[in-house]
Amino acid sequence: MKSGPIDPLVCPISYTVSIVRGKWQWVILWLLYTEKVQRYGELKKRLPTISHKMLSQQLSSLEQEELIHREEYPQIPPKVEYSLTEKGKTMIPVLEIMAEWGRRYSSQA
Amino acid sequence: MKSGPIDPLVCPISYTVSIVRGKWQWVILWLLYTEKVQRYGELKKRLPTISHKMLSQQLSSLEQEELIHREEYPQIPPKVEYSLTEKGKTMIPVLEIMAEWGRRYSSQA
DNA sequence: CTGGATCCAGCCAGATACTG
DNA sequence: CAGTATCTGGCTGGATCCAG
Repeated sequence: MKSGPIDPLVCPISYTVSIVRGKWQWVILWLLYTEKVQRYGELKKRLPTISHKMLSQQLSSLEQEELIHREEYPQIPPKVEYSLTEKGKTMIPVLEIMAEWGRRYSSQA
Repeated sequence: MKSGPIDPLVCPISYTVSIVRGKWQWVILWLLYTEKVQRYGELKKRLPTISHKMLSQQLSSLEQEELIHREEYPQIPPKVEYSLTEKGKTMIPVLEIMAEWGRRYSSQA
């Protein structure tokens, strides 16, 4: 899952899935899209089955891809807010259509 | 990556990514969409970096989800053709928009 | 040609403990 | 609260061999 895209000309999708890796990153993007801004703990609460470490890693990865923005407030106790970047917002049409598919076909499973 | 979706109401995307798992399955769906019908060997040739085992597994998984159809011709040497099912074709809008994102942003990377 | 079965190294995710 | 560090068991994917 970590090697680069195949051949963007043959398969432009391979680039997309090399930027957003795995199910968690899609889910996190969706939450930041629908909730606008979320603190670390809020995300964790909405994802009961994700481990602490996983969430950190995926957030960090998304931040490196510049899809999400991390705003840290230097205070005690710490407070960190995550939100979509402008680049991240370009993913919204993708998120929407994936969600639409999910809504439509999860019911007739 | 294998546990079920979170909560479809909170996150309908989680269902979608629980059906299509990992980068390879997206790539394979894309190839079957653009090429209509592909033999096992053709897919393998188009995916130089996928291993034999991986390709088999992913195809099998997609078949179980009823997203692709496996047509076996009982002859020597064997011939097997893969194509999208009707359910698989419902994924086309998703594939298209993911591909569009890839085309647009892979160039300015 | 299209797979399945097996072996095995390497990665990965979970648990736990620690920090600012 | 929001992470990071470490350890470890288990899973995964690659390579190889076998079969119809």
